[in-house]
Amino acid sequence: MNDSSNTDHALPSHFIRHMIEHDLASGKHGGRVQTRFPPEPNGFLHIGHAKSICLNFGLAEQYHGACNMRFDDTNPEKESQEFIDAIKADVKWLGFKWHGEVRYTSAYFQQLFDFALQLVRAGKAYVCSLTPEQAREYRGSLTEPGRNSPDRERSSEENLELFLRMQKGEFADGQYSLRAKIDMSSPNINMRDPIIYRIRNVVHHQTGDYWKVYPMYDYAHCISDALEHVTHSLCTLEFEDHRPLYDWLLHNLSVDSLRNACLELGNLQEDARYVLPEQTEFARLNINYNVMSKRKLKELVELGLVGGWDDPRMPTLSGLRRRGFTPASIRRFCEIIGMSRSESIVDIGMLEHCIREDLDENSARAMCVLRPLKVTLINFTDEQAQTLHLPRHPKKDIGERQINFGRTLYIDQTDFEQTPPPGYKRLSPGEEVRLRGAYVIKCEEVICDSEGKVVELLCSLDPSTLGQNPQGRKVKGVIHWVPAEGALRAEVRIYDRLFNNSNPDDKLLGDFKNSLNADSLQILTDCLVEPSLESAVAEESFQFEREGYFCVDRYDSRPNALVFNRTVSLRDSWTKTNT
RNA sequence: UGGGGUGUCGCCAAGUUGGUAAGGCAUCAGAUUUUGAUUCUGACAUGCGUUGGUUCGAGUCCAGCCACCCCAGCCA
Repeated sequence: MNDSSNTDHALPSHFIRHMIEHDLASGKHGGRVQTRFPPEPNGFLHIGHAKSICLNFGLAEQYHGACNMRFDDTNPEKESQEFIDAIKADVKWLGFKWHGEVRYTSAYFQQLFDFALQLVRAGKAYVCSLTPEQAREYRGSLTEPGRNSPDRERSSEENLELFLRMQKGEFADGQYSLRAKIDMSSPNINMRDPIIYRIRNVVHHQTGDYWKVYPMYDYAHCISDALEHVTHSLCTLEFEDHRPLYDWLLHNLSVDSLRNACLELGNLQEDARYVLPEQTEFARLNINYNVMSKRKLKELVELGLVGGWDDPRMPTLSGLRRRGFTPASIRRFCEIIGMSRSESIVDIGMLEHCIREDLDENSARAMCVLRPLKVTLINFTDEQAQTLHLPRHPKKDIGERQINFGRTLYIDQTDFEQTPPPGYKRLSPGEEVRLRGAYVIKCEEVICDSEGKVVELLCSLDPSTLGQNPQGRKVKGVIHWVPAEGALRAEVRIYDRLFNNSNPDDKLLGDFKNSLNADSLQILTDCLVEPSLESAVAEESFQFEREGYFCVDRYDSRPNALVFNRTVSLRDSWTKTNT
């Protein structure tokens, strides 16, 4: 794991930090900062979640508070242990440590149920027999108010009995629901007697078959926050309209009972002040040329359009990890994109900048020839072969690597041009170029096969140019190479953006899969890397000079059959101006 | 056409109580360079969705428009 960025960057301010500083100054939450990261375990985490993770954990770190890791597992049908394990691994990999044990909303099911009983007894919740279709019809529309359920005035005794029977498993899924009694004519649809419990006769991955009723998100989330004594409940913009319900539920439950439950769970000191949590929303992350919805990512996986959740082209954390992105680069990215309430689409170039910044500073250099072209040095014999010592990094002292230099070697096919374009600084007939870390050579003869394809170059070497510039002339270019003797065969996977369109979510484009880039993966199997890479370990990152940053694939690479993933290319002002 | 939001440089994004538009990414130009990389230097919004108003002075206050996003799951 590459996590060594010691570059200091001041933390930019944003509205949430302002709010917290204000709260701290006013003593609103008793000077505490308690956040939480509450994913539903129904898929893998993606870079959008990283924004939330960095926010919640980062805030806790910065203000000496704590951040809980909580699985919001109220919908057993879509969730699984596999996702729980993957999510935990991703958060740890990002470098964050949650406060205490991992929490589960399902661990609060009993308390949640008891609070529901409290609402029922208080006449603030009722059991409704409307079918899902009827409920939708009764709810009204965006412009029309809803109508009261015929069960709205049922006595609390009867509601109590029915709700208890719901949990006993006496009814079928959908036969009854528990609803908060608020206002069917509210302009905010979330307040039109929202359903807070539904019947599901299924097995839950954490609680087994004990529960027959499951709480809805709106009901469970605010109470879970209160039970964990969360101060700042941060979520994305689409939950803005849910905030009145979040507050309604907490304010219609007895604070003492919330406090006591919090106390019993060990989340509150005996004599401490108890303050209810407050929700604040921020804009979710969008990145161009990417889709960021779990539903769509899941679809790509299930349709086999990518290799899995951790396919290196995916914006998932496990995909980015496999691609070679470092935790530090992702955290840095989440910092520089800022935090606001306006929906925006961040340029993928920002993410690329972050990983280049990290890897430029922290990765060792090596040479890799992607498309080998044989070069024979006509005035150099194998008896003259020598070992060269090259620094592993141009600026930081992290040791050196050895490369043998002999009569035959390989350069990249793209570094030779029979008829070079103006400004070309690489090898061409009759011209000189420097072999990186070695000598200046001159192309004397080009050997082609019967089809005219260049198969070998015969070059002469200037023996006076090792470690010094030739006299009386300037050699414009430097190219990388690999010795024939000792070079390692490697497979290199080159990734391009998964989508051709900058906004695959654009509804005018139809299905997002229409924008899929058919050439997003290119596999090169005949690459040659320098001998020093023999000791490369899984996930280790390198800069292959003049090519880009690559990492050892954590699953497919073997010592004798190396596999590298290209994380990102180097910035390139040459091909950019020549296309 | 109900409710809730958002509109500052190509992309993000700062702009405390109104005082004369931070920063990053990208881009362009130049210097250094045995990576056409890195690094360094310089350029890059008389303008803050729009129209009016208040004011000596408005991105910041007021009013009206316009555009876009979210909400009618017993999903989260």
